[in-house]
Amino acid sequence: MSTQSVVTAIRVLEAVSDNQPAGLSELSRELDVPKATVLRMLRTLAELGWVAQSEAQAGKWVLTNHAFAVASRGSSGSVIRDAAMGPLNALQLDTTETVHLAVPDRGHMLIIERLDTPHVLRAFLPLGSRLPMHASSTGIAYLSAAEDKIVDEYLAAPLEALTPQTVIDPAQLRAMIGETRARGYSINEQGLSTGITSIGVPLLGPGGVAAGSISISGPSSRIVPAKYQEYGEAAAGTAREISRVLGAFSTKTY
Amino acid sequence: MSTQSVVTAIRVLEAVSDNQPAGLSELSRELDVPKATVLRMLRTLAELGWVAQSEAQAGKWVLTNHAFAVASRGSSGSVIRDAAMGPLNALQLDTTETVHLAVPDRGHMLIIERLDTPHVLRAFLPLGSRLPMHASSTGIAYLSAAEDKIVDEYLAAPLEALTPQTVIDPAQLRAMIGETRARGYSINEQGLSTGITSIGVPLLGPGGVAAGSISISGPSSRIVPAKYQEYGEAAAGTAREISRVLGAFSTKTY
DNA sequence: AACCATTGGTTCATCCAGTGAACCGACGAT
DNA sequence: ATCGTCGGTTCACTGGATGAACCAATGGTT
Repeated sequence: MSTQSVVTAIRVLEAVSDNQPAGLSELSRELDVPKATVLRMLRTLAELGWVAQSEAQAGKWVLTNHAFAVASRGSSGSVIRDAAMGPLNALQLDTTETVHLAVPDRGHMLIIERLDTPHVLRAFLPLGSRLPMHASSTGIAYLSAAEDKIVDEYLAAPLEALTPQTVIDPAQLRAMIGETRARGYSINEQGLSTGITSIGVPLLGPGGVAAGSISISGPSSRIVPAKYQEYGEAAAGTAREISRVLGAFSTKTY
Repeated sequence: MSTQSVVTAIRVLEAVSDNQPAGLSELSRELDVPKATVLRMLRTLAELGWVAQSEAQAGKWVLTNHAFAVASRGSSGSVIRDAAMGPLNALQLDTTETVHLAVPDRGHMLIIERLDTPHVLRAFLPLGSRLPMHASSTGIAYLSAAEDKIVDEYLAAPLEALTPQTVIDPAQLRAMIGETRARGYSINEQGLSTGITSIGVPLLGPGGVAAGSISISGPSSRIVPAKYQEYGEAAAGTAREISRVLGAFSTKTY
C-alpha cells in the first residue's frame, strides 16, 4: 500500500534469512524484484549492519547478529519471558529435564527460552528454532487453548511430517487437541525428532487468550508413559502460575 | 546514501526495540523524523508483522516475535553455534557450571547460547542479552583477541558501571585485557552482577580474527579463586577446539 | 472550568528518491 | 568457441515518499 521500498527491503531481509547464504540472482528471482533493486536493498541493509557479505563466499549475503540483537527484545518475547523464567526454573529443577518456552509465530512455535537438563543425554533446540505446530508438544498445547478459527486455519494448510511418527492427519490432530484440552497437557512422542518425547502446556495472556506454551522434553527412554501424568501436572501448575502473572485470570478489563 | 526510506524504517524499528513500548511522538522526537513519516513506517512494519500496537496500551508500539524469528537465523549465529555446541556441552558437563556463548555486537556481547548448571543456585542471562564488554568476562576475553583499533574505540567511549565492582577505568581495563592475553582467560568478579563471577575465553574465526567468546559463570561463592585456573584452562581448551572448527588455524587463505 | 501542553493520528502539494530494463565483465560447463 | 549464469552497474523516468500544518482527544494546572 505504501512505503513499498520498505516492504521490498524487509522482504529481502526475510528472504536472506530463509536462504542463508543467499545470492543476488537467487533473491531477485525468488522475490520477483529486479537485481538492481535487491542489490540496493542489500547495500542499505548492510550499511545499517543487518546483513553482510559472507566471508566464506563472496557475493553471498547473510544476516548479521546485530539483526538478532535488535529483534531479541521482542515484546511478547520479553514480557512472557520475564513472567516465565522464575517458575520455569523451578520446573526444570523439579523434573531435571529440559524445559522450553515457546510463542506462536505464523503457524510455527518459536523457541524463545530453554533451561536444560544436567543429564549427559541432552536433546535441546537452539534458541530461535521454529517448529511446526502439529509436530511439537508446544504447538498442540498452544492450539488447545487457541481460538477455533486459528485451529481451523492451521489444519486447513498442508502439513509436513518430520519423522515417521509425525501426525499429519487433521482429524487425528483435532482429537489430540481435544485430549490435550481435557487432560491439561499435550504429549508428543517422537513426532518432532526421533527418540524425543515431550509434554506441553499452554500459557494464557490477558483475557485468557493463548499466548504461548511451555514444554518438558527429553529422550523417549527417560520420558516414559509412566511419567506423563507427573510431568504434565507439574508443567500445568507452572503454566498456571505464569498465566496468572501475565494477567490471564485478572478481572480488570482494560 | 540511498534508499533513505528504508534507512528510516530500520531506524524506527531499532528505536522501537530500544524503547519498548514506544509512543509515536517519542520516536519522532528521538529520531528527528516527522511524526507522519514515523507513523507510515510503523504501519508498514506492522503490515509486515514486525511491529504491532501494544495490547496493553493503545498507541504504543512494540516488536513482535516474528521479528525475532526472522533475525534468529543470524549467520555468524548459527555458524558459530554449530561449531560451538558440541565442545561447549562437554565443558558444561565437566565443570557443572553455566556456560555461555557470546558474539560481539556494537560494543556489547550478545549471548546467543547457554547451557545450564544443575545447581539450584543458578545465575543465568536470558538468551539474547546484551552485555557491555567492559563489564563481562566474555567482553574482556573478546577484546583481548580483537584488533587494537577495536579496543581503542571501545575504551574511548564512556563506560557505565553496573555494580560497585564494575571496572570502568580505561587504563585498568587495558591492564585486564593484557593479563587476559597473557593468561589465556579473563576473570570478572561481580562486575556484571553482584554475587556472580565468571571466566571468559575468546573464540577465533578464519584468519585468527576474534569472533566471539565463551564463559563459565556462577555464584561467587562457588567460583572461587582456587578454581580460576582449572576453569580457565578447561575453557581455553574448549575454545581452541571451537576455533579450530571455525577455521582459525587453517592455512588455506581464501 | 477555562487553559495549556501533550498525545496519536491525518492531509496533501511538492519533488526527489526509488525503479527496472538494459548493460558489463567474469566464470564454468559443454 | 559458445552459451548460460553469476554479481554488479548505469541512468532516464516517474510515482512514491516527504514533512509542515492541521485535527481531535486527553490530562494536568491554576
